[in-house]
Amino acid sequence: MNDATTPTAPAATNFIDDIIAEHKRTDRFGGRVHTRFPPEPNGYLHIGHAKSICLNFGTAAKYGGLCNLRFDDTNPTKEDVEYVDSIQEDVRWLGFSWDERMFFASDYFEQIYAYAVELIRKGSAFVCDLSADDIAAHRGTPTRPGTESPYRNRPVDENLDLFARMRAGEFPDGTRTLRAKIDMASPNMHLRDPIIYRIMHAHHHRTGDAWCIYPMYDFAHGLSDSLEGITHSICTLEFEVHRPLYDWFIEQLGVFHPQQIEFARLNLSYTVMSKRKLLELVRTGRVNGWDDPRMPTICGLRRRGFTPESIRAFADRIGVAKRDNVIDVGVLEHSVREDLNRRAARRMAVLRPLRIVIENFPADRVEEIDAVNNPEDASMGTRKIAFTRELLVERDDFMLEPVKKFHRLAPGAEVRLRYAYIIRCDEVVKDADGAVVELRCSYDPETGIGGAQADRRVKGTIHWVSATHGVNAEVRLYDRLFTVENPDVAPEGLDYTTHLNPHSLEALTDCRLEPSLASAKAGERYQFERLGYFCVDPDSAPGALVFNKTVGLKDTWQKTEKQ
RNA sequence: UGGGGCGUAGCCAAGCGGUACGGCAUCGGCCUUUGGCGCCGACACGCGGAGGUUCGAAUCCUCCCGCCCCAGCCA
Repeated sequence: MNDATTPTAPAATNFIDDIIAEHKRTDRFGGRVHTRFPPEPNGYLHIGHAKSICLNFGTAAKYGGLCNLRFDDTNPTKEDVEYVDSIQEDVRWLGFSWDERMFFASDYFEQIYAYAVELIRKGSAFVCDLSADDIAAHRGTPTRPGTESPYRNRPVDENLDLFARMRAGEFPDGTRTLRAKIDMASPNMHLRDPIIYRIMHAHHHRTGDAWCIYPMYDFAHGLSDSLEGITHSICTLEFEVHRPLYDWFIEQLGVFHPQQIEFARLNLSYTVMSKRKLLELVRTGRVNGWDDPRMPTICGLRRRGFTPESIRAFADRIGVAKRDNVIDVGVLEHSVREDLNRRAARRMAVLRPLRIVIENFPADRVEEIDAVNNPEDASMGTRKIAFTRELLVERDDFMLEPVKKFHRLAPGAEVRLRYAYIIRCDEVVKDADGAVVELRCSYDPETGIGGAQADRRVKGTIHWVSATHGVNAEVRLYDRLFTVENPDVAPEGLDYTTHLNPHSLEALTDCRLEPSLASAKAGERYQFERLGYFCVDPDSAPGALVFNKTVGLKDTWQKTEKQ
């Protein structure tokens, strides 16, 4: 089969594509597709946001449209520039570009205020003097209608005056609100005269002290989309019941009407995804910051060694639909392995060293051996590795009393040293406590690459590092942050934190790497043969290397061992 | 007991009246100087349940069951 006839996989489609196809058929938007990713800058982005980012930017790209980045910054008490910076960095890192289309809901405050005034003029909004508690009490319950505010029928002029004075700062926080006049008996709670403006004497990260009233998200969000000419306002399922409210505003104001489409947010097994909980993990020191490699944040995944490509592949793989879902974290892990397998250079590293001495190998001899950098990609070439009399191997690759099917080192057993010789363990040296401290071995000189017995087969091949040439490093191992698939399910009176995995981080400080890694730079990714994928942590420095384990290689041995 | 959504394999997810795509996981086998990668094969007589319409139903109709969301001056 040649390239011309190679079938290309059909682009994955989802229910949103169906909706867009219908819009094209009926010419609803003149063929335009314009989306946006609308985060609130009140926290760091996580893998759930990545799904949304890929969906929004991806959908626009698929139809030759555009995707804006817009910050929904309507609550100055929770937002910060730290977050607007990190969000931009993360979206860019994921590989998406909004060009010059970066906006803020706060850019539209004046316009949104004008919309509110217009609603008042139409008799569709009123200033309410009820306290927060009273408003809640008047709201009713899902099964019982609410009751109207005594201020609901204030004359338009009085509303106009009061609203202007709210803006002018005449009233303290919480004393008045502007409410839409809809229907206190609506079965949809969001239509029971929702608050659209509140008084907040707070400094805004962009507008400073220009405002002391701020629009509610429900009022600002849909109108911001409308102002930007967004055709498809993609959001998560919980906003489905808000849609009638957004549509109501748009109809009242007679402005451009985007189509809101709701999809199911991502849930990942063995972690939590709510910003509130992630913030809590950071603030209580359960993890070391937003970019802790155990966090499901974009910056955490980045520091952990994930590639943008792997995260995008993950997003494609999990699909988009409306049913609640919990994606097995194994799908994410598979996505990185798949990417790193073809891209990461191979190296040898010993995490828990066990010294072995090749007794029939001269102490002053150093053999330079060629090792393939990536068997998946010949263009990555080869490198030299030093074979010496004293080597370090993984403690796990030796068993004093080998179990069945253990194909590695054991007393009297033979094993292949990767790229080098077959050796036999002749003697086990123990310390006073009986702990194994060293292995005395012998090698078969004919079995090296190019040797007469090079093809001789033994059951196992293990990795190694020269004890005299290797460089030291710290390697941080990570396990899932929580011990259960769904940490939110906790016993009565306890919360998700009871499921925190006490062993989610293990720092190994006595690791030895092949010398070619001595100059490894932060962010570089490697496969440590037989172990997994690792990347250089920002904490790393020349002479004090620090690696993070991104993910282990698939380990069928571990599986058979458990059986 | 109100309203809005959703039920297809262990986890995702196609399917849009013509006899259940695909991925992850799992289980076999081949290959292998990474117990990696790759390759081959297995994996829903079944689509939440029960009726009905039809030559034919996961797809259409009826009823029932289950799960999620909504009572912030958060987003």
